[in-house]
Amino acid sequence: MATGGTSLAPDRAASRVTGAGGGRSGPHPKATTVSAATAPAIQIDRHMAPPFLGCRVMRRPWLRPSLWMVAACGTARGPGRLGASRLGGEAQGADRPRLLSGRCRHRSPLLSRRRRMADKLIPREKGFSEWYVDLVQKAKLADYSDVKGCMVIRPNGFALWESIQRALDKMFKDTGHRNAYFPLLIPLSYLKKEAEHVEGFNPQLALVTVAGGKQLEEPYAIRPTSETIINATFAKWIQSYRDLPLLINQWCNVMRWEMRTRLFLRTTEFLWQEGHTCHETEEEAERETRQMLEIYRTFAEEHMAMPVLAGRKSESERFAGALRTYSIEAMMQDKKALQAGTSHNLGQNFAKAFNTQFLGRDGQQHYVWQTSWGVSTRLIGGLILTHSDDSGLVVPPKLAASHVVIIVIGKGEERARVVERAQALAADLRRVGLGVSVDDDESKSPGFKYFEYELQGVCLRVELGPKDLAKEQCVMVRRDTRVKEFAPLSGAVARAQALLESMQKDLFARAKQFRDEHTFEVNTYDELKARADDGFMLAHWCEKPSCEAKVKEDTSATTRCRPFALEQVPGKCVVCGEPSPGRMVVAKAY
RNA sequence: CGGGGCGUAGCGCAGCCUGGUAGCGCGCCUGCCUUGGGCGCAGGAGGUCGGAGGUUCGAAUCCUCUCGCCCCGACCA
Repeated sequence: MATGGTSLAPDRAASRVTGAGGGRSGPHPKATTVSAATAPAIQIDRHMAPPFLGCRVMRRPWLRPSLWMVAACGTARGPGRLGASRLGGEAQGADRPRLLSGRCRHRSPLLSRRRRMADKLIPREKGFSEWYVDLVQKAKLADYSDVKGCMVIRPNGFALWESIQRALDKMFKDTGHRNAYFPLLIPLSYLKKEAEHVEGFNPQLALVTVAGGKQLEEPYAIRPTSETIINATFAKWIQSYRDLPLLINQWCNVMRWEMRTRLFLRTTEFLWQEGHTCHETEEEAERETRQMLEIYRTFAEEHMAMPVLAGRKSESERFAGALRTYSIEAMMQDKKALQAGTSHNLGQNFAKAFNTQFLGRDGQQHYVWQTSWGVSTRLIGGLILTHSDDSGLVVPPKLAASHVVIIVIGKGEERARVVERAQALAADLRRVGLGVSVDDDESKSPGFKYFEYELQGVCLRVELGPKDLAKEQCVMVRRDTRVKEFAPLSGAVARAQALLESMQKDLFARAKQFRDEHTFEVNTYDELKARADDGFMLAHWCEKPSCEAKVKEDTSATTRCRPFALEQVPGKCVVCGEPSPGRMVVAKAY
């Protein structure tokens, strides 16, 4: 979307409007209530708890079983209401470790000190994660909200999501998928139908137990993912093999109650896309699963300029209810891995749970073979952690909404002439599809603007002043290299396009080089332990969960995936020495 | 829940020990001035000191309780 002159301007006007006019209208009497927001909800929770306990309770021994649901969803309360301590102090642990908050006055000392000094970002060297949080906020990508664990995505951040959506949506449509929408609320009984699925997601559920002022007979879960409710629907849509394949995608929000959240990378509510398909045969489902993973890989590398390794997940990282899970894994600048997308071959697990059958070519009833796949707003976190620097956000041109900002320099009559010329140039640049804004604000100095636009990640800065006009030229500065050059105005559009194109390529090349430089084989367990912080370790693994667990225990690194790109030669497990089918990427992960 | 830290203006902080007119920087508003890497000057607006009790003639400051937040751990896409 072409941006006008205001696209990157601080969204002051908007916040003013909200601040003044957007007053709270009191709670609607019929408002749907999320569980634990009212006392009665707790009772339901207690009542509901035992059937879903699963083994999670065992892993969290400090939680009393009767309060289990409070742990899972008891934190779904409005800010400042009904502290867990009022439940008799038994569920204290439930809502403790939340990270995001709208009212965090207290940053780390590092952050505070830095904030006092101008508007500079904390450099990555000083604290990578501080840098990230600082950047997200200063580049106006997202803000904390008053709901714990939930963020506000600001226009600059949402523009990135829109770019991601636009590109992926086209790729989905080009491969025959169609968009649809399913309800936010899922009957709890649906989630229970697939045993492993409910066990996997149970601890992360938020429940709605009161609606229209009455207790619901059966609570609804706010979707953590939609396999169940979609299957309940698919079962009605599918009659025969002629109805297959069924290729559906949904863009929506989901909610998973996390103990610890980070802007974009892991938030309680997030935006994503979930594809759900049904096929006649297992082979076809597998092909679809791999095809969608390949689409993710292509998108990540070609649009986001983020190199990824595509491969198969270990058993312990497999999606709850799937046969097999594949993922793409990217390396962030701190050498940690980020799972950037997943694709699951669901087999017939959900089909059996929901009786999703079709009459086959053979005249017999068969369960459909299914897949599901998704990427989320986490990609924005990945984008930031891959390309950005100490000056702020860096966005690959293919994903950027703001490609060029033209900064007007000069005063008086001269300035008027410069503005005129800048507008003409902007129009030319927009004509070739670029997002362009002209900054004509006289109240801020040019230098201030340079910093500001670098912070916000505009790909290309054009400076235009009286001296330039005299020479029929302008100054162009690429965001990634920050190299200045003079370009003749007559060829400015072509030059801008060329710079953006090479910027896209260079960003990918740089990221890939970094990833490759920090990817290495490890052949002994000592080596693995010693180099766990150095990046992607390629290690033989026998596929026994115990060896994987030991690695995690000793190093906090986990298996990421077994990459397809890596020629799989058998070897010996780096932990136990037993036969391994091939090398696995092992790394510390987000 | 275990271990640390903290609530004072939009943001970042000082003041508290030793009770007595609530301050500083940034930001914001107005005007003038400036404009090629975070201009300057002058004026101005903005705070129930997280909340509730208590002590006191008097509480941001002392005492008690309470609410909330951040970091590390445990959990997890």
